[in-house]
Amino acid sequence: MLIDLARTSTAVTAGSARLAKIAHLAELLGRVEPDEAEIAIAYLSGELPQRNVGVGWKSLQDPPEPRLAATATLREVHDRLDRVKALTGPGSQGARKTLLAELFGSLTRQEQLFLTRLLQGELRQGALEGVMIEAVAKAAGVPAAEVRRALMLRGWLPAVGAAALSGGIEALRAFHLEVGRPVSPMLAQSAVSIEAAFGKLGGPAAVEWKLDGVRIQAHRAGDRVSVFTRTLDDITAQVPELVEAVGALPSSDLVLDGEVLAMRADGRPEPFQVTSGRVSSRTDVQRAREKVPLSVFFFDALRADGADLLDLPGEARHAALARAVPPELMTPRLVTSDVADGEAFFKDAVRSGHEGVVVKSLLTPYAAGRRGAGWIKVKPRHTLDLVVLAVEWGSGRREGLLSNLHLGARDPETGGFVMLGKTFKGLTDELLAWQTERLLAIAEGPTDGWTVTVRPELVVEIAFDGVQRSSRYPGGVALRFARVIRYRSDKTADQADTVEMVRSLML
DNA sequence: TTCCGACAGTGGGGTCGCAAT
DNA sequence: ATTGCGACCCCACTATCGGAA
Repeated sequence: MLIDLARTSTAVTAGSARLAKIAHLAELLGRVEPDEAEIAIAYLSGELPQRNVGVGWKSLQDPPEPRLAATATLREVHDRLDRVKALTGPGSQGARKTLLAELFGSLTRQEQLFLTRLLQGELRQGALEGVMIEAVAKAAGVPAAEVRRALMLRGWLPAVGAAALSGGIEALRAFHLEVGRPVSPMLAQSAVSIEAAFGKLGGPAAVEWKLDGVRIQAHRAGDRVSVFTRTLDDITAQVPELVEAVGALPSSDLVLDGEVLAMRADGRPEPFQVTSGRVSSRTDVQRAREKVPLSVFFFDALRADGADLLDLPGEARHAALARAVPPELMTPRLVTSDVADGEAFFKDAVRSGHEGVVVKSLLTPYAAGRRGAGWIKVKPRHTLDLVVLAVEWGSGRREGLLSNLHLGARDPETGGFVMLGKTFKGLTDELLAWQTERLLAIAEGPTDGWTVTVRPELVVEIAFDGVQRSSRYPGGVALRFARVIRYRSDKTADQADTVEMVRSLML
């Protein structure tokens, strides 16, 4: 029953101890029907078996009156969401609304709350996939490492969890790398400098250009090529150049990891916005391709030479990649133990218009789906001193605190300020409390109950990765990945950086 | 007893496709 | 033609728990 999940979710939300959350989840998994295990695992880790159903915050605004008695089964809810997802074409939004109202009208208040959070992608129970892995292991009586390994190869915990619950450790060991089915890609940790990155790894390392495009995983089985994104979406039809490039390789049994991006004729990369737009284009790929051709650069191989390579050291995987792929399709790379060489390579990458580098251990295996310690990204960091123009009330654990800052640069021509974006990042609890008090003291002007306008007096030092063209902000520019470094109590607003300075960074 | 790896949470800008206006 | 919504591309950072050292 859905109510069982809602109750478990409430119990999981109630405390902060992870072991207690695991115990609650495992208890539920211990009594779920086998044919509903997949749904239960998905829901309680914040996922939908359908991945998405076209329902977001707006569609969930005013739910109908709840029922008093809980009657909905997991299967019923799942089937109704299938029907919601299937609705398309003219009039579908009205029909969708009706179906959703029917569904929510059949639920109790507790069930409504659970389903709303689930559909919004904000379960906020302090437990998602990472905790659910442990719960599955506990409920199935198998080591968590076995669940993780199967998940790495299958990429979808509900399927892995259901198998573990019904078939135990043997069922888990039956999962293997399947060409044509994506593996969660390995992610990188970050460091502030090449020196710090080398320090974390120790010994010689590979330094690779970090290209600012879209992460892809390319599979080839015989003549069949498939391409997947970081979240395992199939984008094969959107990247024909990549399909052709992989199809032309001598080997017909491959799983490759790389980055796709749009390059300019002069050999420099297009801004991320251009690559992103091209990769997202689905309606007229041929035309999009003519306007913005894509290039691909590989940096790892998960399968080649007729063998799975995940467990091999990075260096061995790279050697296999180099045997399978011509050099022009590989990410520029330098192996060194000399920090100065690494720094020079990093500078060269940035000078060539790229994001930075990833410093990689030569030893570690491919940590699929994890932020492995073996890969460390390093990017240059820009900073500006900007003025707080307004601030938004936070939600969740930031409820009651002023959180999201509206940032402005000085405009000497008008004597005013030009908004460049917002940020909520980099704030400690202490700083959140401080800025709430400080900003309320200088609140002035319109407020909509969500955004508090303040007198432009407070200067804050902001780090960011770069500037990008913006149609949202009046200055035509916005900051990318802005975060707070510190408040500049030593500076007044008329000493803040100007919008011209920001624009000059766009070149 | 202290340290640190892994997670979850809190949101940021931009783009596309689709349905409604 | 424009607007709003949902989905997904890129993502940084802090707090916390609990196992490792």
